[in-house]
Amino acid sequence: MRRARTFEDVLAEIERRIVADGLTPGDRLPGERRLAEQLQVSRSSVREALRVLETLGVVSSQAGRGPDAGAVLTSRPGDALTDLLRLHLGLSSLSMREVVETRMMIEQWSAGRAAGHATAEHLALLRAALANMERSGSVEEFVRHDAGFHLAIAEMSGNRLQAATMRALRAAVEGYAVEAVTRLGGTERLMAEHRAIYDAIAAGDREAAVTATTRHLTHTYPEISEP
Amino acid sequence: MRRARTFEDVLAEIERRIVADGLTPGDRLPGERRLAEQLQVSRSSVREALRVLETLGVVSSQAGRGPDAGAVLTSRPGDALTDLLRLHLGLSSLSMREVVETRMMIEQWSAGRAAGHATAEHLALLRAALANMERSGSVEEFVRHDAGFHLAIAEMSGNRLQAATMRALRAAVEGYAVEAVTRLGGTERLMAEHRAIYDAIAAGDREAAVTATTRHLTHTYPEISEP
DNA sequence: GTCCCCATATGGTCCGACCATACTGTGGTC
DNA sequence: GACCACAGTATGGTCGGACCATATGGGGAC
Repeated sequence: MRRARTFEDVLAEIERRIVADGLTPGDRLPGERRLAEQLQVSRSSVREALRVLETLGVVSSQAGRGPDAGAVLTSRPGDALTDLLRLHLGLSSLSMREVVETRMMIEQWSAGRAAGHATAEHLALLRAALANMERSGSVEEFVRHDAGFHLAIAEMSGNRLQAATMRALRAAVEGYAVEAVTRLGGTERLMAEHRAIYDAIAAGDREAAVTATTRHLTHTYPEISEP
Repeated sequence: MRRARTFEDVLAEIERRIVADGLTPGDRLPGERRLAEQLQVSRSSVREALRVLETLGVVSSQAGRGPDAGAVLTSRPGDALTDLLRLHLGLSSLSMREVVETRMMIEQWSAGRAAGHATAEHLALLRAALANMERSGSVEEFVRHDAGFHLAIAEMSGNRLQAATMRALRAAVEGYAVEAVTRLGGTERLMAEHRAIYDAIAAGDREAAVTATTRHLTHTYPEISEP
């Protein structure tokens, strides 16, 4: 058993305060010098702890003075997930197959949920994304709006964890997606598949939404399709 | 647009080296002092960058001398995910509902995959977990072995990202699970549900595995069941 | 050959200084 | 009185150096 490092104590104390004081995004933490004094540790240790919290998307630091300065609590789990995936993919401790597979799982689930409780605003967002896709002048642009469509569905699911994960997964497979679309040639069939997903969600038909999503992704990433 | 901080440059450079040199878990990074000299920055900045990488489960630092000392590349995405969930739950920027819902999604998916390609060793692991659950003397012990059962299924899916996520989700709902089992009274029905999942996986019946998993989780967390 | 101890390389912590940034209050100007 | 320029100040960002803690490896004593 290793003795806890100083910055880990700081980390634990900050986490304790967050829970005990019921802090939420928008609230501010004391300044680095003040925290160091309160906890009787050096400013370096406080800074390392804050760096960890920043990495996890829990705080955001801003120099200067005023209401927005200092360490402010935030909620950016997506950034942390994005970094996590990118680094582990780079390290080859995760494969593209695992990432795409996970994306497919979330998409199917979200599509089903979205079909369950889509509002008029949600549907308008999806239609806008579809229109943008149609107007795209390049594969990169198409993929970007494609991502917007799928992300909107993930957000419609009402589950922020899934939406954040989806965002991170999309970012991780960005280049891979461009390549996949290029390989497919035209975008006509892709557009039709997206419209089928939209229609199913708009109709509130969960089963059809899941099926359409599965068909779309299996077509786009045939090499990932389950055995 | 904010200028990149020094430690972010260091981070980018280390990531670049990982990709360019094809480094994988087990490889070592130069020492902090040496990195600082190479990149012409202070040791503090190098340390902050390493702290970030450690948080993301990519490096592990060890003092002393010898082959295991220094910053070694690792692959612990699960630890990062666990911290991420715990902190965001504490911050109320994620709800228990979202976490449990996600867990259900992964469990269903894993069960289906596991039924597809279970080996004799995998099945033996599951049987051992079941036996441990039966022998448990307390709710806490039961939940621990219960976690082992579900985790084994996630690992059988052959997707490390899902397995790591599952581990983090379990850790996040640990206390919640104990409470849920206590509320249910006895563990007889739970045991029967687990056996049903095992039987379906052993028989290679994917549909039955998914159905049994859904029934089990819906029973255990009725408040989460989809509308 | 074995054992012990010290040199050494590594991370961990602290301190103090200074820079960069951005608000805040003050005082002058019109 | 309204406005503007500027100095003051609180905040994070970076640096350099010192010293401590830990763990290994090698050399000397036996």
